[in-house]
Formats: sequence, C-alpha cells, structure tokens
Amino acid sequence: MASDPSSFFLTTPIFYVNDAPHIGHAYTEVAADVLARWHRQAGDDTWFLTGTDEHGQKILRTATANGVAPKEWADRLVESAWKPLLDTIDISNDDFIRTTEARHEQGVAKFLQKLYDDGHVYAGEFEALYCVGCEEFKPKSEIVDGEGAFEGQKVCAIHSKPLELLQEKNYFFKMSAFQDRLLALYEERPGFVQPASARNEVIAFVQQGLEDLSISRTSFDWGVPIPWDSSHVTYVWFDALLNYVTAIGYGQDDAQFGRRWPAHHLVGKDILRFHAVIWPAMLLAAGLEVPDRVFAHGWLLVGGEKMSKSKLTGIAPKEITETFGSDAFRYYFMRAISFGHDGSFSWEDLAARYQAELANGFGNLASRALAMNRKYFDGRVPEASAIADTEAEAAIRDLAATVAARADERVEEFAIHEAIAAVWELVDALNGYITEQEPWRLAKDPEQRERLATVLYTVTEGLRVLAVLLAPVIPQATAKLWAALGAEAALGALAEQPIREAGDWGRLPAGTEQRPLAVLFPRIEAANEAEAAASAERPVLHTAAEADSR
RNA sequence: GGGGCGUUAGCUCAGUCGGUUAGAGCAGCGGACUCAUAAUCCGUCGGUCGCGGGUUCAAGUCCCGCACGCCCUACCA
Repeated sequence: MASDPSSFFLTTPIFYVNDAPHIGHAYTEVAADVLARWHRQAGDDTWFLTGTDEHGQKILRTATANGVAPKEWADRLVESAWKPLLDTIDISNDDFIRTTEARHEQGVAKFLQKLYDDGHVYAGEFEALYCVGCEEFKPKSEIVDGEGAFEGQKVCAIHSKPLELLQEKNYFFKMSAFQDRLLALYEERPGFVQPASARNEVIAFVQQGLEDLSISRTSFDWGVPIPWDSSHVTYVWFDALLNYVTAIGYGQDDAQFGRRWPAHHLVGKDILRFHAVIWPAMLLAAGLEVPDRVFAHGWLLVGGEKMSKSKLTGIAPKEITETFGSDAFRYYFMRAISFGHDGSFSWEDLAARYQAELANGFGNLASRALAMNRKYFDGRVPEASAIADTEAEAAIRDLAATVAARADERVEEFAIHEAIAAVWELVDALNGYITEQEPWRLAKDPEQRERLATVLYTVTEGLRVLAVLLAPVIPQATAKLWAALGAEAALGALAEQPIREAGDWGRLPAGTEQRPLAVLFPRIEAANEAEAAASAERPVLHTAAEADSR
C-alpha cells in the first residue's frame, strides 16, 4: 500500500508544551531518531517529523496565569524547553511542526471542511459533568464518589465538590460508522498495530463498540476555529493528530504529501487509542490511506513504578547527558530496554552499562586497535595478505556480514534493542579475536610481519563495520572513530555510508593514514556516579513549565 | 465488575510449534595476558521457572484455580 517502497516517513507524538521534558519524552525521540538515521543511511527516502501541541484550555490557563498571551507562552516553552531537548539528545529531525503554525491550522480547517461536506460531522448535544471550580467538563478519570455531605453524588477529584450535569452544543465526528472497517483493518494487516499486545487491546476496545467523537468546544477559544462555525474551536486531540499530515503538505502540496504519506507512528502506549482507532477513522473518513504502522512503546519504570513528575521520579535528560553524554543516553535506553515493553531505569544500571559496554567494550576496542596500528604500522591501515589468512579471520568476516544483515532486519521490525545486541556480538568477537591472536607477540617476530598485518587489518576493518552500523545509535563517538580510522578521506562522510552494505568486507584501503583517537567513552569518576545516584532521589525538573498552575 | 499483560539466577532480561543437563549480560569468585580506558580473554559459582492442581511418554511452555504487580475499560493534549 505504500506509495513508494523506499519512502520512510516516521513521526513521534508532538509534545504538549505545558509538560516538562523528561526522559520519557527523550526516549521516544531517541528511538525515532535511531530508526530515522538508520533508514537515511540505508538510502531510503526518509522524513522524520516531530513538533509541539500548543492548543487547549490548560495552555490558555497557564498562559493567562503568567500574564501572557497563549501564543507567546507557547513560543517561550518551545524555545526554552522543547527545541533544546532535541539538541540535548542529538535528534536529527527533518521538520518540527507547531500546531499554531499557519500551515497546520489551514490544513486542519481543510480537513474538517471536507469531513463536514462529506457528511461525517453533525451538530449535537454534548452532555457531561461540569466542575465549577475547574471551569471545565471532567473526564471519568477525574470523577470520584462523594463522601460525607456529598455521599451518593459524583464529585470532582480535585475540588471534592459536586459536579453539575451541563450540556453544550458540539460537533461530532461519526466515528461509530468506522467500527467494522477498523476491525477489518486490524484483521487484514496484523502489523498495523504493534506490538501484538497493543493490537489485542485495540481490537478488544473497538469490539466493544465505538461512539461518535465530540470534536469541538465553545467554552474557550484557544484552538483552531471550526471553519463553518467560528464560535467553536477544534477539540485539541483532533487538531493534534492532524499534524502528521499538515506537516507534509496536506491540502497544499500534493507532491510532497504523495511522496511522504503514509507514516510510521511511534507512540507511548498511553496514547495508543488515539493513534490506532481515532486517527485511522479520521483518515478513512477523509478518503486518505491509513498509516503504515502504529507502534506503541512502553513506560520507563523508576524503582519499579512508572516514572512520574508527581512522584518525583521524573528525570530531566540533561541530568544524564551532563555526566554520561548524549551517545550514552541514546545507547543505554535503546540497548537496555526491549522496545515495545516497559523498561526499568536505574542510575546503577546506566553506570554499569556505560562502563562495561561502551567504555570497556567498544571504546577500548577502538583504542587498542588504533594504538597497535600506530605502534606497529606507523599509523596506517596495514595490508592483509591471503597467505596469512586463517579461519579466525574468516569467522570475523562472516560474523560482520551476518550481524549487519540481522541488524537491518531487526530495525525493519523496530526491534532496536535486538539490532544493537546483534552488532555488539561483533564488538565482543573482535575483543576476543585480538586477545587470541596476540598481535603484540607477533610484532616481536619479524617473520610474522604479514600475519600481524592481517590480524590488525581484520580488527581495523571490523571497526569500520562497527562505526557504520552504530552511527545511528551513537553518532558522536562513531564520528570520532571514523575520523581516527582515516575513513573519511578514503570512503567519504560516515553519514553517507550505505548501512545495508556495512558488512561487505574490505572497504577500508590499506595504507590509509590514521589519526590519534581521543578516548571515546572516558571512565566516569566514582564521585560523579555517587552524585548522579543521589540526584535520583530528588525532585529534578527545572524548566519554565514548572510554572504550570496545576 | 469485565478484559489484557507480567511473575525465570543477587540485578536486568531471553526462552520458538510442549522435546536432551533452563540461557545471556552484569555483579561475585578463580586464572591467563599486557596492545588498550586497571582494559581484554578463559574458567567458575549461582535457579523449587510466583503458588496449588490438571492434561501428556514429556510442561518454564498447554488447561483450571489462587497470590502479587501493572495496564485498558471513550475524549488523559
């Protein structure tokens, strides 16, 4: 169904600007970034979109509390919190859409008008419990049974006062009409919602029956106006979901839209339903293709519980990157957590993996290999010779090819952790190979010169393979390694290396001049580790969004 | 209430359609080595597979019950 087999359009949820950035947001972004970089390096027509969601009553309210207009408030948060977050973790997004941009608002209006014209939208009465204190209709999750004087009544979870049953005129989207088509979609395309556990929940939900969706509000005006009735603004979720098409020119640039759509959506499992039910129903109504895939990832657990700001377990990404660096942040969350499942975060695990895998495993491998080239071959890539070739070299070459193919296969399935694990087999194998071949011993015997060259060529070429395969995950460290290998001059920029050919052996030419390599992952001083560990127990979010009035 | 997921080594997790002595990484312990970031490599210790039944020649895996934890159960942006 994809418009072009090589097109790869990937999205993250857009950030609700009022939130404070924490590692959960960063986690989604990093996963998307790794996938995007991988596909880009594979030569696919890749487009990676992220952005911010800026409408809705909560934002209007915080802006007002801070004495500024909502747009100004959003501007401030985008610049002070969200765009810096992307820099902190080295995100390579191709576009950043804000729901307050004209291109988005125009696209939303166009989409709504089409649905209205085609009879998918009708005016109706929205009836719900309203809290006078909150000045808004309350979702079920914020309604509790009253106690004491209010026994038997429904009360607001925040104010503990009785709620009033109020009505307001709303426009409704006839979502119920799409129930059967959605069920057929899940049936025909088992990979549409992933992983399987998420798919099961979605199917069970839709089978219970779909109601129509209220898509407009009249109680406030911070939103996209309903095109045929300016007294209403668009319900914020309906507005937000449309960013995935308005960003690629829906209704304005058909060429761009045709080239990119449909998308692969990465979402947290909390917002799965919006993406796997409401969103495809909206697209079906508009006569557009449904997404290629909706992939729900899990929660980050801290101390066994879902990380949350209110429980003071929220962690700002900078706390990690300032000690360990952005590469380590990216590597850790991608490697340690099975993508699609919940995963435990701990400072201890982060520090242990940094030390064992990045510093001692990969970093040290690069150091020892380049040091020997420098020492025994004057800093040049040695030349392998067929005469000195043994089964040990063949095993490394085979592994490099196998691992490269398997990693690509796993990335295709969004099994990022498995892709990295596959690549790491080569890291471990090369460390073992060096120890077994004992090049330092070969170096003492002039008659073993060719053997020594062959061994070191094998290791060096292995590093080249690793640099290419790990570039999407740890772009900074691999860039340093690439430069030290001298590969830039011989093969071109690292980001240009075709990743699906990474396992092809013998690319790095003998004689290539190498450069000194700074330690890729320096040991973290124990004092810093202790400090990092201690900070896990403090409230730690310091952003402008702290002014959030809730 | 209904539905779903999970519980496997000290820790974090794999375990396919039921099929040999249940695996990995880390941590621990012992050894080898010196090119390297006191690193690497080898060996080793470690499990009542949450509990109780059942089906089967055979159960971590399938069925029933129970315990504990988490999630969903319509507008959380």
